[in-house]
Parts: sequence; structure tokens; C-alpha cells
Amino acid sequence: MSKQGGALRLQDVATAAGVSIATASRSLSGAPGVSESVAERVREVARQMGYVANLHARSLAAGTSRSVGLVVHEIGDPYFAEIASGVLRVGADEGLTVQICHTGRDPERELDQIRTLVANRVGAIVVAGSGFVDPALQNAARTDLQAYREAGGRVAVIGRHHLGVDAVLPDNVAGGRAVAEHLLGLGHRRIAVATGWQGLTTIADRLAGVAEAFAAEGLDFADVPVVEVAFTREGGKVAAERILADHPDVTAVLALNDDMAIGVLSALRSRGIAVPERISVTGFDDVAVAQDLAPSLTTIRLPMSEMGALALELALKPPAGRPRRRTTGHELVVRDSSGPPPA
Amino acid sequence: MSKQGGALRLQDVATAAGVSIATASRSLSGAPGVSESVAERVREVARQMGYVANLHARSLAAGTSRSVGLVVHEIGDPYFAEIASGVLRVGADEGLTVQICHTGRDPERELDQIRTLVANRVGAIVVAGSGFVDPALQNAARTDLQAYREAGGRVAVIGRHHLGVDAVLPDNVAGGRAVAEHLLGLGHRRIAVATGWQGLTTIADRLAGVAEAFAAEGLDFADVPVVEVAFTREGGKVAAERILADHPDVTAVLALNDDMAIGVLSALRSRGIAVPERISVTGFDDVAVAQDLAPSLTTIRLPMSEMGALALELALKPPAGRPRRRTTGHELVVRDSSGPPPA
DNA sequence: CTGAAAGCGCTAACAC
DNA sequence: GTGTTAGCGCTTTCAG
Repeated sequence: MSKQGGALRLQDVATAAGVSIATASRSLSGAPGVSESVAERVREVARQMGYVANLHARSLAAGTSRSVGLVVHEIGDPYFAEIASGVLRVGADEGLTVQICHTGRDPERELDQIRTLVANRVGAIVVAGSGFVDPALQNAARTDLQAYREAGGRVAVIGRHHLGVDAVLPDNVAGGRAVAEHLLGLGHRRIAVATGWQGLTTIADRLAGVAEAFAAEGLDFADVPVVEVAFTREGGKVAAERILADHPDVTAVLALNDDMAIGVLSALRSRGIAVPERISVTGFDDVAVAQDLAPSLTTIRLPMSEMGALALELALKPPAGRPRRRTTGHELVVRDSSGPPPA
Repeated sequence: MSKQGGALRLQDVATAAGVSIATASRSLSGAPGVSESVAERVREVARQMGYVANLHARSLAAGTSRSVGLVVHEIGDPYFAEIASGVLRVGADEGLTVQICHTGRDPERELDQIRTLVANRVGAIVVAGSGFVDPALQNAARTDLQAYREAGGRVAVIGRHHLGVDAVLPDNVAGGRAVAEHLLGLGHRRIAVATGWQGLTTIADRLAGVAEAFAAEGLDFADVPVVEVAFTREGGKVAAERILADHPDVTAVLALNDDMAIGVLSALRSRGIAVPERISVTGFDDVAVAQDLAPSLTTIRLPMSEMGALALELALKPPAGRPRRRTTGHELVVRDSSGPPPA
């Protein structure tokens, strides 16, 4: 990477202002112990010269840094983009820089990225995105984060349990129960579920909620077709095709995120199947476009941007004795994609 | 921000491995001048101890850093989220950390963020998002970026002219011409344009392309209603209402981005106006959901993720004598939201 | 091939 | 209220 030569140093500013480097330092950082008149003069000189402090030097000397890290599966995904938006917002408010990295849902890459953040001595790390049902898959990350915390770093996660740190937990179980209840309440009995890989806790939780709702109704969830494909729009299309082929009598498709639901809607539309008259469709997350689809999507709203903000706020707070948990609310948003089953 | 105490230092590793700190440094950074056997041993010791280098110290000593900055208007916006995805992808490939910051389209905030990135001594800065038609609004940023470059920093912009640096330019003019030609070719003559603030170059350019198409057809663009509202979904709704009220005979609405087009579709749907039978609607950008709307959206595709990737690649290359320009292609994607005007 | 030592630019004791 | 100075943890000459 390019050499950053020729930049002004604090000494240059100090000399130009006719003060010592210590006074210059205090003036610019707003530390007490300098007369206001001198401080103001130094600041003016610095501004005129276009001085920009070297934050690496500052971090090294002070032992602290004004930056935090955010780990997401994929920033192009609206779910994470909105979370990131919340994180950046409070980051900006607090005067922090935010380093964002991708993992592509690969535990290995995730570990790499976490290490890099640690090496950058970020003051806090927010890890967003589902964890794995199999704890072994994130043992390495857990260990690294633990070491990081022991060295004084702060960690918060979004949507993960089992990591022993402050967590913001979307209400996946209750949300899953709520959508399922909604469909059951409308009278649907032949419901299919479109899901991603069940090794992700997010999915396992949502599914558990759905199962609860069936059980509460006295129905056997084992009879419900659960189609596991990619947790994406494309996956939704595939799931829809498969459901139509294998279970043609289904009257509702419960997709475990909006992305999949969008794919399902798309597949049904291209086959000319009326939603919700013939088949109802529901999603989960309430990404921004859910309301603008046609038919608009019935889904579970999760406050993603707030979740991001909250996670960073947790991470920034002094650590508590035991991990804090903040469960976000969820809200069933009934729109046009769900209705009673055909008579 | 939290104190990062207690972390291992290179000296600890050196001692444990029974070598000098210099040898340890060389071993870990892969520098030549160490026997492979010693180097391997040092690396093994470091791994066992869980040593993570302090990048601030490294940057300070080496005068270089493995990090870059990305400035976007709003990461929650799919347009920028996709650009960011491209940037993060090549960043990861190159082993760089990426700092992302928001500006909210506020030139002041933008300047702040750029300064912070400079202070962080990032090796390169990518600025994404439209600039301003009025150059004065970005003079300060221009000056700062100039100083940054003189100090050895690298800069690339996406979708901005007039900044005197390497640029990735979406083909806004040609794209604008292409959608307009599409509508004109279908036979539409009473077309309205829904646009955001014309002080943004992106918008000015797209509008110029649209005007060209009208001129080529021998039509006077001055007669075309151009409704300027927020460059958002909400703005699109407002624009649609206004167009319906003031120009009820319009047969097509050309929105200058997909977000607005989605808003327009939404407003038309809630009024029961058939698209494209009664009114055609077109967008611009081709965000991921455009294809899944109902009706699916006719729009101009811009390769956003590639634009982000390309921009970072440009920034990483050794600087050229004069600013490089890469104009991205555009592609008219005709879907279901546009058709011939009603007879 | 390896080690000693001089900084990188800044902060924070500690003097005055 | 201001200046002096010893590091922060690492890289990189320069000797050996």
C-alpha cells in the first residue's frame, strides 16, 4: 500500500505556533491544562496548515483507538445493509470509525476477519448474523473473541447465542410462532415451509417457533413439508417449484426470510398462480421492499437498523458482570400476500 | 474507548522463541534474511501463543497501512450496499481492511469523514455517490483529497466528475437516453419524469440523456413535465400523485432511479391504475428486487458491485499521470412494467 | 543469517 | 500553564 510520506507532524504545528509539542497535543485533543488563548491559536495554526493527526501514532501512544469493527455475512444483503446502517449511525455519533468485513457465512473467513479486527486494535467488535447450531463450528471464533475481551476489547453479537457475550437477539422463535399462527388462524392446514440450511441458529429458531404454533393447534409438525434450499431469493424459487410438484394441494408457503418469500412469489407469478387466492405466502424480516411488492408481503418485522445501533451501544458500554441480552421485539405485519385458503 | 492492555507483544514472542525481536519481526512478516527453519519456529511459537500484531505500531513504523476507506451516502440503500459489496470483495482479496462511512448526502459530513479517513492513514479512499453540479459544494473535499494524494494517498471516485482523480463513471447520459428511447419507441408521447434534486450530477446527467432522446425524436423536452421530489421510494409516491393530478393524460412515468420507480408503482397500484396497460413505468439502476416486483421493472442496469470492485482496483494501482476514467456499460432491461401506450 | 538500536508520531507522566 | 522526556510496539538500517 502507498507510502504516506510528507504529512505534517504535530511537531511542525507546535513549532509554527511557537509552543512545545506537549502544549500542541493538549490543545488539539482538548485536554485541560492549556490556556484557552494558546489552545485556540494552536488550533488555528493547525487548521491553516491542514494538519491531520496520525491516528496510528495516537492509538499506539494512548493505547486506545476510536474505531470499531463490524462483521457481516454479506453487506449487499439488505438485512445486513440495514444493520450496518444502524451501526454506522451510532458510530458516527460517537466519532468512531467503523471497519466492516464480509464472511460469506464461512466460519473460516469469519475467524480471519475477526483476527484482522483484533490486530487493528479496534475498541469493539460487533458480529452480525446467524451462528451455527453446531458449536464446534465457531469454537475458534469464540476463543479468539474471548482472548480479545480479556485484553480489554468489547464484543457484541447480533442474532447469536452461545458466544458468551452481550447479544441482541431478534425474536426468531416468537416471530416464527406468530407467522405460523397467522396462517393457521386464517384456516390454512396444508402449509409448506421454505427454509435455508437448518444448521444456522436463526433458521433453527424460526423453525422451532413455527413448530410450536402447530403443536399448540394440536397438529403434528412432522407432517409439514419443510423444503431446505438456499436462504436466498433463488432458493425461494426452487422451493416453490418443489412444493408445487410434490405437494400440489398446499395452500400456504411460509418462507423463513423475505428473500426466499420474494423468490416464492416470483415463481408463483410466473406460473400464474394467484396469491393469496390460491396460495398465501409469508416472509420474515420485513426488508424495505416487502411493502412494495405486489402483492405486498405479509411478514415479521425485525427492527434491523435499531438492532445494529443497539449492538454497538451495548459494546460501547462498560462491560457488565454477565453477558447482557436484549431481545428485540417482532411485529407481525399483515399485508396482501396472505388470506384465507381457497374454499 | 476501551484500553487494550495485556496483549502480547512481539518481544514476548521473540523471547519465547529464543530469538531477537528483529528476527521475530522478519519471520512473521515474511521478510527475507532469516533461515527458513528459524522463521518457521517463530511462526509456530507465535501461533501457539495467539500473538496478534499491533497494526497501529506496524503502520507507524512502516509508514504504510493495509486499510482503505469507502465513503457512501447511506449504506442501507441497496445501490450503495451493492457497491460496498464489490469494494469489500476486492479488499478481502487484497488483504485490506475497509472502513466505511456515511455522509447522508451532506457535503459537510462528507468532508468530516474524509478527514477521518486521512487521519487513519488509509492507503486509499473510494468515494461513491453522486457529486454536486455546483462545484463549490465540494471544493473543500477536493482540496483535502488533493492534499491527501500529495502525501501519497490514492483516491478513486464512483459517479463523480470534476474531482481530478481516477473515476468509475456509470453511463448515466447514455442510460437516460436509452430508457427514454425505449418509451418513445413504444409510442409514448406524453411522458413524465420523476426525479430527485437536480443539483446532483447523477441526476443532471440522466436527465440530459433523456432530453437528448426527445431532441433526437424532434420533440421539445421543455414540454415534458419533470417532477422534482426526494430521490427515494417516498419521493416516487409523491411524484406519482402529483403527475396524476397535474397531467392525467400521461402514459408513462420515467423515474430516474429504481427506488423512485418502486414508489411510483406502489402509488399507481393503490389507485388501481394498471401498469403497463394504462401507464408504463421505468426505473434506473436495476437493484436486485427490480426483477421481482410485480410488474417486474423495466430499468437500466448498472453493474454496481463491479463498479465498487473496479474503483478499489483503480485506487490500488500505481497512480497514472492523468486521472483514469472507466465508463461502465449500461444495459436496458425490458421487463413487464413498460408497454405500448393505451390506444 | 542474526542482533542492537534508532526511530515512526503521538500521549502522558513528570518537572518546572 | 507550559515544557521535557520516556515510552507505545513495530520495522529497518547498520553492524557483526
